[in-house]
Amino acid sequence: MNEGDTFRPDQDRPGVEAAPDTDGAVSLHELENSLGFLLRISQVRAYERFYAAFDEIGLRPGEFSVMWVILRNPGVRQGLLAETLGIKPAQMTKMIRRLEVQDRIRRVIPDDDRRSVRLYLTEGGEAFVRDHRDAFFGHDDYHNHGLSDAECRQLAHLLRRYSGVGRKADD
Amino acid sequence: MNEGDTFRPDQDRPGVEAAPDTDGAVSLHELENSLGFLLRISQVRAYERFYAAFDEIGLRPGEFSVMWVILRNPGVRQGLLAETLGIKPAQMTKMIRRLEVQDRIRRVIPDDDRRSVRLYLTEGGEAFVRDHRDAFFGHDDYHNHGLSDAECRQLAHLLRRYSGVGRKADD
DNA sequence: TTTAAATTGTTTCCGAGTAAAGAATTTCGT
DNA sequence: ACGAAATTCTTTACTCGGAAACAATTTAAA
Repeated sequence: MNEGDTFRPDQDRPGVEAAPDTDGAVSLHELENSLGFLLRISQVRAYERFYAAFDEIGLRPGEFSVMWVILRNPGVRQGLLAETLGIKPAQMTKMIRRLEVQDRIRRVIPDDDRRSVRLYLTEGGEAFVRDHRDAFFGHDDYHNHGLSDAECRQLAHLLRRYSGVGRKADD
Repeated sequence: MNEGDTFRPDQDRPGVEAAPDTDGAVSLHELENSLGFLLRISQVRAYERFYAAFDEIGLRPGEFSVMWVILRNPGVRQGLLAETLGIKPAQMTKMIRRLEVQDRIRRVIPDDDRRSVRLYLTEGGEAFVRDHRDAFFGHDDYHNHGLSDAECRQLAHLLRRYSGVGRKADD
């Protein structure tokens, strides 16, 4: 019953081994100072909070950001948008298609460079952004972290520096 | 040539539309203060840095963390490990299998509860953690963010609070 | 001009992560 | 003690995101 099952390189026989660590609480030690680890855990939380707030209206994580940037930069080229938001071209193609089907954005092939795609919000898209802007940015908030306003600003500042977003040396 | 291609709801005809935003730089506006957005971008950077440093030895993002926690909590139950690290059970099963095939961890089915799996590092696993510990935690670093030590600690502190990791009210 | 190279976006295919169902074992209720 | 419910892990089937190959167009070179 041990060898021939699906694929299981020996082991997992019942064992009297080094006494198991008392259960109940697992200690992370240095991991609690690892930025990579903390960033991952934090992003998982952020996603949970996002879905809790926006799943009901069928909004996906990247979509609002994309619409927001298009609103603020009408006619932006698709590739440049992708690069700015750290979204890969293949993925951006899918997102744009979905948003276009929902009639929230418009794709325009300009005559002066027919390889590229320029993006605009439709009226519906603009209305959508207007309607959910406060919810997304947290004036109204789905942000159930217990951080104060000052801490939020501080955290945002450090993340901008960590990631190099915005560039101009930040604050 | 417009309608019957693959699937393309009208649009994308060449257009003279609202003059496109001057290219060159895209402005993010409020997005630069969005923690959700900044966390995502930061984690993308963290992954890039991780792969740049550890891809050559075939180490995947979650694996070192898992080995580290097992080293510090020998005999930890697989499910508890998963919960602690925010990894879903199904995914944990795959990771554990891979690490077992690499002979870095040992799965032990305890006699007192034969549903569960307790995890230990092999000698090779312990050696591996010893060998890469400094590289991973950044005494030696692949961490090319420009943050000072104090800023790193501050960022870690805020991320712990944001994510609720560690629990005991942090500092 | 005419061909080669670069740019831009799309398609195809594959891996990582997950929800849901399943299998094995233990615990609880009666 | 017996069967139902809960626990723990695994399997299956699916979706999301990405690398690589591709197609269309523009720019550079010959």
